[in-house]
Amino acid sequence: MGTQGKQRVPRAIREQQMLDAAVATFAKRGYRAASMDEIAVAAGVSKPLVYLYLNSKDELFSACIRREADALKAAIRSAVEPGAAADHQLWSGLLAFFEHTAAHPDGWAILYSQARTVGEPFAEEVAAMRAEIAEFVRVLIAAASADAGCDPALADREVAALAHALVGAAESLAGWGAANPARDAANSGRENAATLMNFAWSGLADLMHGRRWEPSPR
Amino acid sequence: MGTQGKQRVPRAIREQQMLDAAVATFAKRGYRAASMDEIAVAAGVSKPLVYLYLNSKDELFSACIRREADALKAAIRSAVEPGAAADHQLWSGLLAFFEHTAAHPDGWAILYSQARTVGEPFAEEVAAMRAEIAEFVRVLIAAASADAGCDPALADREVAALAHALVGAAESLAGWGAANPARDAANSGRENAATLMNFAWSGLADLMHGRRWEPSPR
Amino acid sequence: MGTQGKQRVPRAIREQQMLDAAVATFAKRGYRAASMDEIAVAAGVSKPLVYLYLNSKDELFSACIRREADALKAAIRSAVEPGAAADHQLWSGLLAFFEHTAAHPDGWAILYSQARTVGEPFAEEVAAMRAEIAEFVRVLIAAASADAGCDPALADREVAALAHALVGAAESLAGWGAANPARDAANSGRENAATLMNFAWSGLADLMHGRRWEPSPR
Amino acid sequence: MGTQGKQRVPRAIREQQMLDAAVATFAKRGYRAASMDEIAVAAGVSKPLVYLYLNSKDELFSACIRREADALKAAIRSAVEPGAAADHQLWSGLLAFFEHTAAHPDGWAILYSQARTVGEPFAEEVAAMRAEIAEFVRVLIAAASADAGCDPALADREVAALAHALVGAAESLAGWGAANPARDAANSGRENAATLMNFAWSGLADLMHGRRWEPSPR
DNA sequence: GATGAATGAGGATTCATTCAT
DNA sequence: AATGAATGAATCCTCATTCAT
Repeated sequence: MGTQGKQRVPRAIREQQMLDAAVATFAKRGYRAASMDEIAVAAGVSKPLVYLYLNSKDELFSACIRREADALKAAIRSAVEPGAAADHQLWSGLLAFFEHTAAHPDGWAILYSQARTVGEPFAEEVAAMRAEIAEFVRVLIAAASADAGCDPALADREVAALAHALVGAAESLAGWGAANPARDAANSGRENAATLMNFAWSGLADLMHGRRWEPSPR
Repeated sequence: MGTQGKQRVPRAIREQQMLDAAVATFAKRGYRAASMDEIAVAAGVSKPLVYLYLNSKDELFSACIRREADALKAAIRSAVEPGAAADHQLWSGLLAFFEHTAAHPDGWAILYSQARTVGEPFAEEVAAMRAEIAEFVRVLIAAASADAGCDPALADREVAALAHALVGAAESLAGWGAANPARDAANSGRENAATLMNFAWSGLADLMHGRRWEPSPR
Repeated sequence: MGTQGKQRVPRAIREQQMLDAAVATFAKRGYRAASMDEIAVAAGVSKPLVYLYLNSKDELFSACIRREADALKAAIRSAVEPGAAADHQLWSGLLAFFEHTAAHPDGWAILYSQARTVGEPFAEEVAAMRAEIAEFVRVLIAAASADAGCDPALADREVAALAHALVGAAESLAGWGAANPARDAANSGRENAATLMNFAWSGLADLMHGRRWEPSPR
Repeated sequence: MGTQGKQRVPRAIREQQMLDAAVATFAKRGYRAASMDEIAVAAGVSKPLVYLYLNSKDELFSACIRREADALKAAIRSAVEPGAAADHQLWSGLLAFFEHTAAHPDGWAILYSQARTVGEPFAEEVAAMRAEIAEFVRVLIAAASADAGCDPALADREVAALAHALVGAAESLAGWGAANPARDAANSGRENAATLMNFAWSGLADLMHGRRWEPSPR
């Protein structure tokens, strides 16, 4: 016996192993700097097998993005209770976001840092995911805004901008949290979510009630 | 006579031309995909001259980052009035940030997207710049917080987190603004700054006064 | 039940299917550019089976050449009536040649275009076939020449050269006929054979009777 | 001093050296089997330089074909005296053809054997050259046919077929001559030309005068 | 100050071929 | 009789970098 030698492993499993290795490698090195050689070694297979199953570096990266984006979206989606109050939904979504990204830093690195810089086909895939998330937030804000029956209704454009600002804040916080871990690491997702929620929700509430900060109070 | 032929140009100017070309190329293609050939052509000089002046691809990129980071920091610094009220300082800083990044999209792309993904030496340079900006914001928040004599003083860690959230929100908004320009493009920096200021400042005010959103209001 | 699934097919038949697929693929792509993968797919079997039956790409190609060369030689041989007059034999041979090559363009492409370019082992196999055909023609010419009791007997070397010229003319005509089909496609073999026979036979007759074209009639 | 070390050679000359090496290598191995490595070594330069000057294997091969085809056409063209009698023109053309191909066997191998088998872009370039030569022959035959005021004028299609047959005969003879050199090698071009001219011209003359060989003289 | 000529090193991709079942 | 799984060895091509002028 002995596990060494050519392991015969079914394709579906091998593909996942390859994707795991690829995600880790792309996250560490970046798309261009990662070599197929390195990925194959990390996956414990020969390069031709990677090509046989995943066709090309482009398609491999694409598959990574799709897998990680789907996982992130699924994590958020399954955490949010559709019927709940807007603030509660936002809270659950943020929490899920922070916890998932903290648990899958490589996947997050690919989506956040790498995919945007590589160029057209990939950037678009990630932009689509981001847009989906921002849209989800936008709807929540709009709903809350309607609930509040706020007087000078928020302009559509401003709501969209806020949604994007919020997503950016969350992304930045996720990155910062990863680089500067809290003492209580396990709880850091909750902590980030709370910080952001506190920060954002009351800001939003004020906006909805027409309380605005004025540029030159002199 | 004749403009064609090898132009004799003083070194200082040639270096700036090269940096211009390099920034544009790195922004469009990314660090790895940009080739020294392409940069030399874009700069209108031969490759050996690029090496003579800037030594290597790494140093060239490094010089780009430094130049663009310095320019951004200078823009913010010169916009902020040291003695002014915290909210006014924040407003001026945000405004300068949005206007500078909108005016120099390639420089911004390098700092925001490219430099982080390349790896150690560069990521650190950018991280340092980001930290500097976040620190500036942090100090403002802390000052405002002190001014407000807020009761349950904000924890240092929370203030830092907020600063990073704010920077991330600004960055995201800058990117979104670039991709979805307002009708009145010239004014988009001001608009973004206002959106973010409205959003953030009242959120901060609430936090400082101990008004918090509670996770499970049931 | 069910036609799908692994067909159990006797070896002899499978081998012919593989050769069919290989001939078509080699003809379309050339020896080097044709991949064993493509051939296996075209044959409707898995690659290991191709190797099991035909051992290697080289042997597979070799088998193709042999099969096609044998078929062509057999077609010519069976068309020619041994005892007949020399001109009649030549006519029948040409006719058979044009008809067979028109009916089996892939086989002809392998013999004519591909095999010669690949290098030693194969080129020789085809050269041998060509030599066999040229020899057949040479004997006919020599016989006719003897019949005619021609005075300044044709030199051996000249007869051999003529035979090769004739074979080349036939090959070229076959290629041209394939590329520029006559209106009456079915009859194109006969037409080509007639053109060449007209052209060649009277030229030969003149030669045999010592009527020669003189280089510088001034 | 010493010639070793990186020779600095002007581009125009290096390109010719590379083409020489490429023609020799493609002729020996075939397009696919020839490796850029081998060509670079044969040219005495590094691979990147070959790419710098000639861009890709395809373009390199293309350049080889063009150079060799142009040389062959030029040799024939400059040998033929435009105003001369048709038979004399044909004779001069054939002679030039045989002498040029004998003197440049590698070039001839590329045009005759290799280029046709590689596929579309190249095959067409060679087909164009062949068509040009065949057309030249066709015009001569047509002219001779008109001169002879031949009664049942030769059909256009038949003239074209004859031209192609003649070209094929010449090609085949060139190949045979190369493989079976005459005792007097220097004279072998002249010999081949004479053989073919004898063979073809009287055959043509008979055709033009309506003397045909009839398929079934029983 | 400026460049044409040149290369070592490495990366994506493909292919003929084998093994275990 | 037949195949899914796997790989060693090339091959094309690109790029950062240097030298000689």
